[in-house]
Amino acid sequence: MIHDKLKYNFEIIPGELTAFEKKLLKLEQIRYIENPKRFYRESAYLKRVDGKISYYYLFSQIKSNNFNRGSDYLTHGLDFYRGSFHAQMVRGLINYCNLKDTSIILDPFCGSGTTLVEATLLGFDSIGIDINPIACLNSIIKTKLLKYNDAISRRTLEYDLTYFNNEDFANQKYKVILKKDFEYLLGLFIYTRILSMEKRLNMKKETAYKIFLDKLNFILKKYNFLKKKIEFNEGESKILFNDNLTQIKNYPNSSIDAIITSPPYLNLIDYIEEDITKIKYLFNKREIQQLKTQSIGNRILNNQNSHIDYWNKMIKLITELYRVLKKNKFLVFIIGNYGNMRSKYLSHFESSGFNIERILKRKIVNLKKKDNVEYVFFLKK
DNA sequence: CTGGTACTCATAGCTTACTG
DNA sequence: CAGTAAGCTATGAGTACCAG
Repeated sequence: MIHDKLKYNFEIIPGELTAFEKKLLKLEQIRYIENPKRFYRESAYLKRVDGKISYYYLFSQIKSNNFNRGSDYLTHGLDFYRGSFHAQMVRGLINYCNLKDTSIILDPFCGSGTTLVEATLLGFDSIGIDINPIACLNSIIKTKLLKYNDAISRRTLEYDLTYFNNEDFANQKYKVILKKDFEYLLGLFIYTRILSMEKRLNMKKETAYKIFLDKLNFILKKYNFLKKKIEFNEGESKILFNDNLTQIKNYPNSSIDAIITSPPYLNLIDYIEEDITKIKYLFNKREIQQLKTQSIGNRILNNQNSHIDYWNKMIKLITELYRVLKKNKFLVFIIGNYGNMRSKYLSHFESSGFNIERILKRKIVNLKKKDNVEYVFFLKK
């Protein structure tokens, strides 16, 4: 399992690696044959390299909840979002792409921003696009918080609970809101999160506010302390609230170094309903309906045209992804084992010009959904 | 109008038999 | 033996309907 050309010792993170992780670790190591000094900074699966503790291991220790979910470290665990990536896997996938320091990573369905957070932690600049406003808000907060040096208190928050807990707020337009400054968005993120906690956990707003602020500050304090001790540069991320096809058209040919993404699966999840408490706070009924119909693959019952619409848009998107990607670079595309979706995607990748370099099968460890698998396509331009 | 119930419909499903 | 196709269970959310 250890790559022959790697002459140094390393220790794998505690717990057994899955077959998929073992395979990805081996592939990841290809990146470090020429540059072994950086292995401890970037690997997703190692605890130590030549005695040095890895950055991933240090990051993974900074978590504020009791769940023992490996993905919830740093800002990853700050939101609930259905269908989000396993953070550690994304780290491994980015390493597989073998990027230079100045590279730009794109995720056209960025969702809650797992790819963007890992890109930031690995020092790469990233672009995330999503048509779901809550997903965009999550992504903005989770990436920008990594650069926030202060503790968050009621005094430092320019916009407090009372500002957002106000009926006048509902009259504002969301597109305008997303362009406001970070302080404002952080206040909005915290407030809408509290609305969910109030509903889901039956908490009082004041209690939820205190708990969540404590959680945020716990993470920030530990992370900022760690940053003073270790040497690394965070990347910059840009999050665009828009239809990805419209947005990608603005990017020139061969301008992106890696694309790592997973599309919504046709008609399986209603992403708007998943966040309905937050959505209802920000939008009226007509706007909510509009969000649902605009989102590609979003579950809408009894929609006969959804198949045609989905594939039409997806074919155009794959063509655009090919255009903006640099030659010999990777599109890493992750889909579940759902109907004939896999074979359809494969044929569209091939007809768009991509070379299918590798397909990895990953079992999703979940008690409810045993034997559920997803496929990771490595597609080379 | 409200709350309860039966019915409908689809499933980031489940199992098995078959095929190359 | 791995991948696939077809027929399968069981869960859960939406909806129509009815009684009060």
